[in-house]
Amino acid sequence: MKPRAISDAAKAEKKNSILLAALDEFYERGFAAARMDDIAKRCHISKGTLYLYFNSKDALFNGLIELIAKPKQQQLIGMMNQATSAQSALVTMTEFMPVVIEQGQLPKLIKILIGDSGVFPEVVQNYKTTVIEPALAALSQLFHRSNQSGETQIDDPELFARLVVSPVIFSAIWKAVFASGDALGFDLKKLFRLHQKVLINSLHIDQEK
Amino acid sequence: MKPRAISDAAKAEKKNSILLAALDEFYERGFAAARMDDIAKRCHISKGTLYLYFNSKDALFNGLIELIAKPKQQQLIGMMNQATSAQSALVTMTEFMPVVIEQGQLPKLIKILIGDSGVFPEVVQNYKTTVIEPALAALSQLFHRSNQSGETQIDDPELFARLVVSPVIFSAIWKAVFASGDALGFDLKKLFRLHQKVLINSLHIDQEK
Amino acid sequence: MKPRAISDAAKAEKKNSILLAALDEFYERGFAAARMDDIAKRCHISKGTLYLYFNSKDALFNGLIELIAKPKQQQLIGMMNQATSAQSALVTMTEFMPVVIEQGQLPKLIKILIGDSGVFPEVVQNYKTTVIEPALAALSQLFHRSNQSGETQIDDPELFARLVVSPVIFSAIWKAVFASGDALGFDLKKLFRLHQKVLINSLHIDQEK
Amino acid sequence: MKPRAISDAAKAEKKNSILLAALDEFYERGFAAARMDDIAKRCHISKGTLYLYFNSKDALFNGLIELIAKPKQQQLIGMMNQATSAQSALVTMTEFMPVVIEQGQLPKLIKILIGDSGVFPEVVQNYKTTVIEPALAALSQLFHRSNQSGETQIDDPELFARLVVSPVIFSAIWKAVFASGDALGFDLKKLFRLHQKVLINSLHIDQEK
DNA sequence: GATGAATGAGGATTCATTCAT
DNA sequence: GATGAATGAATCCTCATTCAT
Repeated sequence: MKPRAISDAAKAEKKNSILLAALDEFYERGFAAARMDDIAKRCHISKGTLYLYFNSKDALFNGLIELIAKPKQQQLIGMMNQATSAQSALVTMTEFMPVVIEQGQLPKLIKILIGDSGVFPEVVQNYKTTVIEPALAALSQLFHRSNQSGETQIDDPELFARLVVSPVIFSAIWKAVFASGDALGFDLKKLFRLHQKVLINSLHIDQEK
Repeated sequence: MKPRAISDAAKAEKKNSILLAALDEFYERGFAAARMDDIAKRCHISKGTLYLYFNSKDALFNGLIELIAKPKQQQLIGMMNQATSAQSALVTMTEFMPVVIEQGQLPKLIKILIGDSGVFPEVVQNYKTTVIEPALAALSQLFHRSNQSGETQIDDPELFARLVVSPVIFSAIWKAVFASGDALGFDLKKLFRLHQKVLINSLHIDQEK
Repeated sequence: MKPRAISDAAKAEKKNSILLAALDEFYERGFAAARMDDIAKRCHISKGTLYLYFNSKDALFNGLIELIAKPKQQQLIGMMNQATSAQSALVTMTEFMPVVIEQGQLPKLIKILIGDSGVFPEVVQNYKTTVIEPALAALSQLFHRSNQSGETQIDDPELFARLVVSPVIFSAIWKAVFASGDALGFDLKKLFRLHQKVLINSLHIDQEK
Repeated sequence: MKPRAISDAAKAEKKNSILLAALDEFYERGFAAARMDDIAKRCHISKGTLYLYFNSKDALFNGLIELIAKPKQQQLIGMMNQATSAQSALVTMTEFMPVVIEQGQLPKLIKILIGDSGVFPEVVQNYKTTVIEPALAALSQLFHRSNQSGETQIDDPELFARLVVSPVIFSAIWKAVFASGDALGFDLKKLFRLHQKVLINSLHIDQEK
């Protein structure tokens, strides 16, 4: 019974390394143009072995979404729900995001999702309903709460949440698509600090429309 | 001796209809997965005829960039350069953008560019330097000018320009990737009106950092 | 009735120029790889016009054989039949051949025939029976006659004829295949003068076997 | 970790059988008209497998040259260099050649080379400089040596070498192009015996020009 | 008669997937 | 479990041939 546990752990580990290889190949060439052979080579296994762990190219794609997207979303939602005020939440978020974008695999995943959304409409819809919309909802609710507590006067929290999120998408895509090597061409932290300032400055003034 | 069996105008028209078909196929399936056959069928010509007008799939891709991206950028830059004040420019832009996104082909093109950036690094870099960076530069210069005229106090116009642009990218991708059919799921005009309010509200306060 | 005659002459002229263009294209690329388009361009007509004169690519090939091979063969056979002695015939021939090879289209035709013999077995067989074998037969009969007249003692005129002809084939192929530009790399006239000397020297000694 | 599922020997064997299949297809239809599919079928493998061993049709062509031409040339040059006299060399050669032509694949290769010389000028030039010219040079040098030893009086060994070789080319092409089935239509051995006699008879008389 | 735009069958090549070792 | 050889469906692209102008 013990050996099984070890074997399972090793198996999970291998699955993981395959998925990371797939992430990079899908990111670099797109799903359709990526070759199973290259994915196998990238994690130093044979094509045959690859199929021992994932039954098809599609399975790889789905495994990838599962592996990377879900945890990030949990993190973000947790962050929103634990926030005591809209302002502190925005501060936390605008400091957290540059790190996620700069270091993480999220830009790669976003790029893949966008590029292959036509091929996997169900996956993308599923991603939308289980990852993106809950995250946006958590943000909106935060602003609803802060409106009720009197901290803010945001007349459309749903839209405001989208404004909050926009530079994340912009930066992720910029990094994934336009950055030459690692050089973004602008200072990500400063961008989000500016974003933070603009947002906080707008928390109280929405009524004056 | 060589009567032009088909007029140049008709030829250009046909090229155009082919490019629009390609736009849709590339958009729906991605460049790699799109089939030349399907592109041909979509504009009711044969595969052979398609190759009379474009020598390869790549040529189709490049033609697309030329057709769609360039004009939009000219329009945007013109808009920025004719602006008499930062505020009026922002108003114009935030009213113009929802229309571009809702009706135009820009979201499709952006989606294609992102999805296939790995396959066409040169095209994407070229797009970056000839379309995106000039547009961002025009925006930045607008804010530089309004800073000098005393209208605004924006301490980093380059980054501010990126904040201004972020919801355009966000909305374009949302439309191209997540929208079910035509339903965006939120009110694009309202979003940009909110964006406009937040931005204008921030034109004077950047110094208080 | 007159206009018809002129028209027919013009037609024949045009057919001829087409065939010469075809000769060069077939020679340069082989029958299968040659393009009708290129043949048309080479004689400054359109592809459509080409088909007014020849119904198919095959028809072009057949027309070519007809045009070039037959006359040469007539010339050669005439030469053999008019010869008064084996020796004078050999002299005439070995002086005639270098010119044919150096200036004429025969090497090109031979090269085409060889290269595409697999695709047109009937044409090649037809060429063999109507052009080559009669020519070889004329040669053989010449030697039979000279044997009977006592001029020569060739015990196998059929094989001797083939020896006589060998350097023609060798040179034709060398020119068509290996010559860089026009430079054969050796002196064709000298080769055939040597050939002549060797042959004449052998006319009397075949009995000593 | 990477057991060689197939031995190197087996791999080489397979490559060989593919090349022989390619030889026949190229021979029968010409390079351009030969179909990869047919080559594969001829050696009972799939098209995909064919590409495991040769990356392209061109690679197949080049492999063929390597496989067949080189060894023959080595054999011929060795023969010339080991000869103790011009006469014995000619005897050896004229007895060896009918066998090579009758049984070997050289006629097929020669036919292919001629037919596709326009498509592969580099290959043909390479073949000329590495196979044909060395062989001709070896022959010439043999006659130079025999001239010096007093055995022969050949005033132009380079041209004489070409005369020696001519019936080889003639016979090879006759077999590849004109022979119906296996029947050449004449006696190859006798032809070369006659050739031998004519040549040997000419070794001493060249001076009398 | 002449043109060249249009067609689509045909062929080289790639690559996801299978399976014997 | 691991391997990589083998397969063949799928897709880009070419080019002989047709036909409306």
